[in-house]
Amino acid sequence: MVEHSKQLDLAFHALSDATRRGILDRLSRGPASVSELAKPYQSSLAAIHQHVQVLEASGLIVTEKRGRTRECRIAGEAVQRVENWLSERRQLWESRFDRLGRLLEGGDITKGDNA
Amino acid sequence: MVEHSKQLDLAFHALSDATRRGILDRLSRGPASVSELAKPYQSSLAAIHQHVQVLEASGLIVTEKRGRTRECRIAGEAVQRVENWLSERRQLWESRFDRLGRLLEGGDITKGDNA
DNA sequence: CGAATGCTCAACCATACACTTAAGTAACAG
DNA sequence: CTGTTACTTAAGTGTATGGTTGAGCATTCG
Repeated sequence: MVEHSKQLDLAFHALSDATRRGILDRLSRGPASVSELAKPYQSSLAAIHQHVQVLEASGLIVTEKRGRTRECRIAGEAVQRVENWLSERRQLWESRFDRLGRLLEGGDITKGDNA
Repeated sequence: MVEHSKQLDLAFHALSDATRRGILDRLSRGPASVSELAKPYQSSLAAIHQHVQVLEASGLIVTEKRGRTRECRIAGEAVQRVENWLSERRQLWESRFDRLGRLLEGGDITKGDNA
């Protein structure tokens, strides 16, 4: 369970903005250019471009310059890594919760994993 | 797929800081007081208290005043909600990827779900 | 060629963040 | 009652973020 602390900082920060989540949402349905991504929003293209940069720096998306447009795609494995971090913590919490349940039922707490 | 945008903003923002993730990590192993949470860090108690407030506002933890100490616990279902948001996007992206794979193999793309 | 398109870069601004220190309040302990 | 503990609040500080406008730079089109 290595701590890719910097990457998690960037990824969670990238996800903490509704516009960026919207962009990710859009990209989960297929690649798009920066201006396609900008269309649903009032913000300037430059602002969206900055959001794209934040997403790319976080590793959640990858982009590639194709002619004068930039193709943006979601990076599934990075999303998976973030998901896993959450999943690990939740499972730990839930297993503790289960152990507590057994204890309250008078079961043997030592049957679970470590203290 | 309702957008609890504000809650997601708060949750992802809360998770974007290594100290707060550390606190969550600690709490996934069981409840703790604010000063117990502060022990591993150099920061002032006030700083940790602020982090706890951020985490509580995000719904990722719940706290309860017990005498002069405050007991902090992780809120598994909130973690689960965040996890689900990520999972939904990743699965969408992956299903698209699968469809693309079938297309490249000469399969029938219409067998997948919506366009 | 020259014009339009799509992105990129730079500078600036207002707000939000993560701290800090210092003072304040509410349990307990003696 | 007095002191200690444990949290809480307030105010202040430096830095980062998200947004703007405006200019710059490669394509691509006519």
